[in-house]
Amino acid sequence: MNSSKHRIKDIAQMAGVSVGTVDRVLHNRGDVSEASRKKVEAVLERIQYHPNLLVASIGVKRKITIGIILPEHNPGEYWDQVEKGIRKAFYDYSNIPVERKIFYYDQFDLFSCREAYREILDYKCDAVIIGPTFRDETVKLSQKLDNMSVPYIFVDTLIPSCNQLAFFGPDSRMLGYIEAKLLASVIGEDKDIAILHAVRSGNEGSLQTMMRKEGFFEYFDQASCSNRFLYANYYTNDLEMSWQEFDKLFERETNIGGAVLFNSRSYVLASYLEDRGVQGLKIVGCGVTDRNIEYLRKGIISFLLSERPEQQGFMSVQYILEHILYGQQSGKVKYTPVDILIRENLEYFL
Amino acid sequence: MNSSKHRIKDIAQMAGVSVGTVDRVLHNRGDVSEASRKKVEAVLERIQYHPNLLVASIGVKRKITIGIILPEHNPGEYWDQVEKGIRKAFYDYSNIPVERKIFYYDQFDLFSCREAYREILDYKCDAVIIGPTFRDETVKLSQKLDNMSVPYIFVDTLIPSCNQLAFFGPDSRMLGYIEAKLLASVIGEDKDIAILHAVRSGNEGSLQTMMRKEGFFEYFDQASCSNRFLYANYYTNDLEMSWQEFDKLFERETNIGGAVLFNSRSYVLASYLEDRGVQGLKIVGCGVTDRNIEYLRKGIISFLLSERPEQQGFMSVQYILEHILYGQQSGKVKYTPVDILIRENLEYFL
DNA sequence: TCTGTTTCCGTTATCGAACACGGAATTTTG
DNA sequence: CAAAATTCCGTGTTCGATAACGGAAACAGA
Repeated sequence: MNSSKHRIKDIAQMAGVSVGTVDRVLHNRGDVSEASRKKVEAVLERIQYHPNLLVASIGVKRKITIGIILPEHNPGEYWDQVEKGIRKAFYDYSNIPVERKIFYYDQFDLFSCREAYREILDYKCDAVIIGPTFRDETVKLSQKLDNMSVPYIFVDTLIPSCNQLAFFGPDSRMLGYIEAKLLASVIGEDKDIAILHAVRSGNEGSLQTMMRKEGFFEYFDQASCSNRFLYANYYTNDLEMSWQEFDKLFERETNIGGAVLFNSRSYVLASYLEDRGVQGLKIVGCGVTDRNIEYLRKGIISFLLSERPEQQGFMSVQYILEHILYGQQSGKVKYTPVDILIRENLEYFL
Repeated sequence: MNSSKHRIKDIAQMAGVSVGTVDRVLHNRGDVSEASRKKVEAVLERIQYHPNLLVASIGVKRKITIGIILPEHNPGEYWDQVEKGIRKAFYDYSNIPVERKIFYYDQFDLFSCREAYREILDYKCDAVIIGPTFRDETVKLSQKLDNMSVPYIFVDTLIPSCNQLAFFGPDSRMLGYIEAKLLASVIGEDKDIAILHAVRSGNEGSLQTMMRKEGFFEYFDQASCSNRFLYANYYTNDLEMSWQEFDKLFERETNIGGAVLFNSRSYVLASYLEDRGVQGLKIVGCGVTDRNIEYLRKGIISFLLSERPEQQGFMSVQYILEHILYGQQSGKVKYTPVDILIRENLEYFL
């Protein structure tokens, strides 16, 4: 059994035209008579032709420029993994002459975001990848990009009412739903559940966390569990104050069986529990960051959900390159799988 | 920032030699003076040169023959997914002139396996991929392949004391351990656990299932749970008899909170429970087969563990091709991740 | 009829790596 | 010392897809 596929040459021969004509038909590059196009399309229809993309890419001469906008981040954090996937994709495709430029903004500072969006418009790009945080600002950017006919992809967060080429990210609502289900399955119905809400000045909660919360409560609405919910705040930029809040919570309440967090900072609670020596409380969180991993390994976090940020970044670049080079089109929304990580299967994912 | 890497041409220029010489150094093809080799190696060391493998492969003229031995299987079954991954890899690499031949054997019939092993020795291969079942027979084959200097890879099951080039498969012991942990976390300590053992004439249990059982009991040895274990048999080729066994079990025992199975046939129990209308029993199984998926969707199976069989197949082929073409070497054992699937995250994996 | 324009399509150089070939430089042999 | 053998290395062709180039044919306007 030979695995060789059909070449353009073969198509040309079968259709009785030259490779140039086949290529023109394949890329709708015009300058083809109706008759020739029909013949070629007939052959293309008959045999399943797929171009050898990786070989094709060696012949690309024009330079492609990709602009990327991401929130600032530290090593090991969530967005760092997205960027890692992006870099890997550029590495894998480094036989293609692609130029990239990454713009960073402070995800808690609207003005910083606005500034980054302004810069990317000046920087002349063939396509843009956006890791968005601010909804309205991003809608404005998307309209400008639409006008300039620059395709753009959202990674991680889907902004509604935009005309994006594609979206790669998690189904956040389902992620929250799964957090709920897992938590419910490991604690008794008589136990209380602590729901920890992250507060940060200048940020009223991201779209992601809102959707996760919706999914979380959707589960409990359906499941008719009798657990009581307890709410508490913590502060992503003030550990001291967070612990004070936790102290208040645990003094007041003594029947807490589990806790859930909707952003990637489960370690804030985990480190508190470790320090205070609190036992028997199950944490379900998300985001496979260095600090969360540490507490999953120690058994303080029970379940950690991952949205495959690396894959999101990788697929964004891959999709946009294949779109520009070969005009490929497919669905607009691609959810990455929700991985359920526990201490025992963690290592295989790293 | 430009993502383009160095070409052989660049190396040649920097070293002050021709591309031919660089190529000879890269492939240890001899006919290079000590002085030239030093110069080229110095440059290769300085800049991190990695050839563009996928482009390079278009120039390969010699024909590569890969032999593959797998257990027979029906669509949607476990080995079918391994084969799907293998086929995908050959498809992705179809620009390389590779010939493949798949030999099937009956995994419950030693003589059938022996016959397949004989055939593959006659068929002249550059490399072999083996999905093994019978231990001793496979050791014998491996020795013959060693003598013929034919590299071989094990997929899915690792046979000890063989000299394989690599192994791609799950960490079965850990899979069993995780089954135990998940089951323990969702049922009360006062409930009993049914352990279902598959019986098939002519087969005293595969290596895989044995290791999974070991991992399962390892968890309970450590965890000091007080659950009682109940054992029952079922028959992979006789549904009628299996259900009779189940009937006996459930008449005798009334405190069963969960059940675990160590092969990919959880649907046998699930279909029984559905038919009899048994409620409140948690099943943990493994193997994302069509029939198991059906019962995971219905909520009758609670957790299904996956070993990414497709990825195993894919990586086996990828590894062996890169080995033959570019002489790459890396670790011998590659465990694929253990995915934890529940009804809610299942769809993203399909 | 001659020139200019448009439409259509075949030919060919190009990309990066592999490898066959043969030429040049050096050493060995008669 | 010339001829032959050996060592060393540059050149050219190949793979599949792309796209620039230019040729042929048809047609319009003077």
